[in-house]
Amino acid sequence: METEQVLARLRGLGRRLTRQRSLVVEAILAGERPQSAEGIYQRCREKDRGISYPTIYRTLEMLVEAEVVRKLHFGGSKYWYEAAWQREHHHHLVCLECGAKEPIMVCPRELIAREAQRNQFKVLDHQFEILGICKDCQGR
Amino acid sequence: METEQVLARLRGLGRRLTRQRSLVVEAILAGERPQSAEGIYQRCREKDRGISYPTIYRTLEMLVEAEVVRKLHFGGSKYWYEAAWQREHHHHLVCLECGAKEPIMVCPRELIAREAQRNQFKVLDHQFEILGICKDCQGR
DNA sequence: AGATAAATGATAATCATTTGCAAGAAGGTG
DNA sequence: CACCTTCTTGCAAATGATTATCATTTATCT
Ligand SMILES: [Mn+2]
Ligand SMILES: [Mn+2]
Ligand SMILES: [Zn+2]
Ligand SMILES: [Zn+2]
Repeated sequence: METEQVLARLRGLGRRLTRQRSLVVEAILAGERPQSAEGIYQRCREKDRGISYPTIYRTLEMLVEAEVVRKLHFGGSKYWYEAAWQREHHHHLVCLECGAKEPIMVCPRELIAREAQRNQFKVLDHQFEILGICKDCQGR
Repeated sequence: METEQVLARLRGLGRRLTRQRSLVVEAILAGERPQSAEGIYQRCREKDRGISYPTIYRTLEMLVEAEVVRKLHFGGSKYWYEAAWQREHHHHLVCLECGAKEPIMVCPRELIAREAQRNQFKVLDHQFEILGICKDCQGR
């Protein structure tokens, strides 16, 4: 969860350490909630005016492969990224009004395991997100 | 579930009946599994060489609003569409190798209800899809 | 049939993401 | 440290999926 650890891990995978990569890692670790590529780009740009979108995307993809980052989507047209190490495996309550993404720790894992077994399906991943209106947005 | 019923329903909602709309409805009802916009476009084009993508998308959106079609996504960059009336509410086992989308009837609905209550969250929708390798693709 | 409003197709636009490539920087080597 | 190789970067352009614009066509109502 520390930036240094992540960078060391990348180094271990044979990747070079660059200013840009450090910035992306910092941005990801700094955010408590899933962030869009644009959000990460903006955060990084505060420290390095010249950082580019291709670098953001390439680095995020690399971090996903290194299992440092999880890539999510909630039904819109874009992907969201969050640190995979901040907390344990979880899902979200996604508010369609304000966009809030509240983590929830429950997961239908037994259900998944049972269904996979029934179908001799090898599970690699799963999507589970609850969409609706958050408490705050319900009061108009 | 019959094309006629769906068209009557659209008529009831004040929509006009067109050749193109019939084709899209037929294409949706003909497919057993979720289809991409492109797939539906291809199917329709076999009957009407001149049908266009904008019409496909507009019609699908209309059918989603009429609750005749469900719009899904499985982690890729595109949406998938399937008839909402063919069978009861369900989810899928999605093979990342061959793209197969096998329906499964289980749904973590109690879990969703419980979690929503705990957070005073108003549920409007949910995503639940299991991703992995299907039985067939496991044997190489 | 004629009027009216809705629907269509061609085309261009949009949005998020990816690619190609020349120039720049990291990290090993002597 | 200087040098070399290879990896990374930024820019510009490309891509893929979907949506918008708008002139033309068509369904439906009278
Ligand atoms: Mn989260
Ligand atoms: Mn289905
Ligand atoms: Zn909200
Ligand atoms: Zn398969």
